[in-house]
Amino acid sequence: MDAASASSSAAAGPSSSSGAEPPAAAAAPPPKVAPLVQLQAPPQLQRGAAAAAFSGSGGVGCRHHAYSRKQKSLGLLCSNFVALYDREDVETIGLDDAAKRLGVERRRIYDIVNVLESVGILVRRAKNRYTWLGFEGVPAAMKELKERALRELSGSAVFPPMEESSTANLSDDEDDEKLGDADEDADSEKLSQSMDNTSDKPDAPSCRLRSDHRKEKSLGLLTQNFVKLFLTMEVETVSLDEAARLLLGEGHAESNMRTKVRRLYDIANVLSSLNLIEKTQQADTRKPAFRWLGQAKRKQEDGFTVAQPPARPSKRTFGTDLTNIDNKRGRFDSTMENKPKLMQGAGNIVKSFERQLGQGNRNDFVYGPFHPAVAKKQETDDHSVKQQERKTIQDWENLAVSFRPQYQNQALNDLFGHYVEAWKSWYLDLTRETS
DNA sequence: TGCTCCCGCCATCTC
DNA sequence: GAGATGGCGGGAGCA
Repeated sequence: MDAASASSSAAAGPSSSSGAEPPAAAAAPPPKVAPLVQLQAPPQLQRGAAAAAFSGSGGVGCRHHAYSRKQKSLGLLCSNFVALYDREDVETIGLDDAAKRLGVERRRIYDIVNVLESVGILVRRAKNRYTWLGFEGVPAAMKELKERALRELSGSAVFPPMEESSTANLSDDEDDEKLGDADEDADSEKLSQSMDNTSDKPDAPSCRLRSDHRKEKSLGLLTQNFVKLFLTMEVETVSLDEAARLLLGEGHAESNMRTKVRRLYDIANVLSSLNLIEKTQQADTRKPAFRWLGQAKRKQEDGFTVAQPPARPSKRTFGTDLTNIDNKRGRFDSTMENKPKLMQGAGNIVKSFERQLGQGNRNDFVYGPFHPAVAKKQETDDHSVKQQERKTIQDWENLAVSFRPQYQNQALNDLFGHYVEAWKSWYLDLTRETS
């Protein structure tokens, strides 16, 4: 649909005009926002579609020259999108304008705005029009996401597996009402539509089924669910495979899972470019995973984030700094280096549940292996301490059992169990080593 | 070779 | 009915 997209973008014209949009590219007075021409694009970007973005003119003919994926990554596009619109004088954003100025298809802009809207950076106002809220909107969105997620945790449902909920518990009445008036209450539209659909409304018209099904697979909703994993589980890292399993639930076809993982890659790249997450490796498997940072901000404070040639060609960056790991293969000792992190993730789960259950003030609370490792090691010479540690294990086992949430989502249940088991085995190893 | 993820088809929704 | 939206998966870039 390249041509279709391009033509629709071009045809949309005035209907999509907004405060942030520059005049038609042909006339090309200096753009009101984000003076792209002043930005230094690397030589490899100064042609084709990317060059169009920087020059402000069409330039579609040369798209396939010197093609490089890195220059077209969603993360890079997001960085550029943010650089373009994260300014005080920007209020509304037109999708056509964004597509034109960034030199990409509308389709890609949809991907970006859906994710950005999910984390509160912008909000849909009307067809083809979004309002820029900026990074100031992120904390509120995160707070709401977390609150809702905790409500769901303390209730019965934990991130209802999207596919299941779409066929079993469909109800999006309020959402549909909002869709009827996009200008009104659009702020909370996406946030509200996310996973509050666990209430059974058997009288919901069956004609909504497909629409709801579609909605519940949306990139925006998937983004929110992905973020909620970090906000509530407080695991240190989550691989996309795990996330897909958690969000889908058990018993889904491999192709289904692959599709979900693809989408999660898209989301992760965008969130990475916002510095909400960063790419890393899982402690035990060294599988690529993502770590929650939660510090939403532009990757670079000034100007465009551009796909710089990697300092080391071996590193794959896709335009955004996806990884902060500096451990070369074969040199990294994951056994001791990563364990505390993994364990801390598990510890956080328990702490998290404790807080969620309003029991965060236990004075006798013992933080097991997630306690800073240095502090733990100093104690291990003392026999009584060892005994205390053994008792601690039992305490933790009890704690884990008593706080273990009753997930409806079996995958989530399994993950929790996985962390508890990992913690126990790590702790046993540690006490064995030190005794 | 497997991971990553861009691309664009096309179903669905909205106006 | 036309245009807008966005799910989806093929398949190519990359390490």
